[in-house]
Amino acid sequence: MLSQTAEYALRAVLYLAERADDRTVRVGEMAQALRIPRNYLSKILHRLARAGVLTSTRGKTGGFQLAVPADRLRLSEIVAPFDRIDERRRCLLGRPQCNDRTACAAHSRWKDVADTVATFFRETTVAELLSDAAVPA
Amino acid sequence: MLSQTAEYALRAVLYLAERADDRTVRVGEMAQALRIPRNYLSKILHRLARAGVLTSTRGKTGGFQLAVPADRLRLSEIVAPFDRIDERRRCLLGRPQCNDRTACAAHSRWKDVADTVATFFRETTVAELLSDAAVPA
DNA sequence: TCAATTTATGATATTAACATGATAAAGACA
DNA sequence: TGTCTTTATCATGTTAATATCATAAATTGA
Repeated sequence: MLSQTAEYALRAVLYLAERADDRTVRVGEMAQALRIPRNYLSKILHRLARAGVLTSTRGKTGGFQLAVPADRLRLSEIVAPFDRIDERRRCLLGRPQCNDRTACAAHSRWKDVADTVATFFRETTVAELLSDAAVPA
Repeated sequence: MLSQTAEYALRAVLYLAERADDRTVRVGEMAQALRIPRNYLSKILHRLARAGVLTSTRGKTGGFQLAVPADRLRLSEIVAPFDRIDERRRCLLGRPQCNDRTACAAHSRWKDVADTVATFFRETTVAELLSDAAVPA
């Protein structure tokens, strides 16, 4: 569903949010804990910082932190730098123009599905996922 | 959402179903009409034939036809040889084990979304898409 | 039979995603 | 200041998806 890269980003942000004291978290720690290749994760975190999702600091006490409170951080913000979710889901048959007026064969049935997916990413916050995790079903 | 290959497969099957008289359709015609690389499409159609979705015949009057009536052909049958939809959508965070008992942080909210997608492919038939296309919204 | 036409198949090429490795730049602190 | 630790960046390698090319095998019909 998500690219490997976007999935790494999401897992990394959740890891940071779970430890949302004020300390910074180093790449090495996250890579080890999440079993994500260290140098690859490093670049993902850098991109998240450029996207305004994280803050990064260098040097001895450096590392990464959330730049946004978990209850205001939507999944779409985390995923967007890596996957163009809305774009990809608009037309199941890949037509550049596909909407209610110029619809592909799948449009009328697919749009509700695509909207369900888009809404999930647009509205779900990191804090909501954490609260679910705290009280497993 | 779908891989390029699965999207080609779906478009090709819809093209065949729209012309579901008894004639066979040649790869060249479909490739041209759908603007899909001819040799690539050829292999996709071959895989659909091996999967039981199409029948193929060689020689002068050869080509491809649906092997299943459009109203009994589900989208999942067309897509399955190329994309493992259910697998990919099970866990948003990519955990090998993720279910109601051993849930990832996203599980409880994601499962409904994933189920919506899976149900769409599992239940929607080619005939349903065609009837929509005939009566545009 | 044989030529024409079609799908089937194997080899190869291209591209983007994923990943690694080495070095530069910045910050902390003795 | 100088050293250590961290992120930032650049160069390169690997892999799978996508695509192309050439040839084989099957079918039709003159």
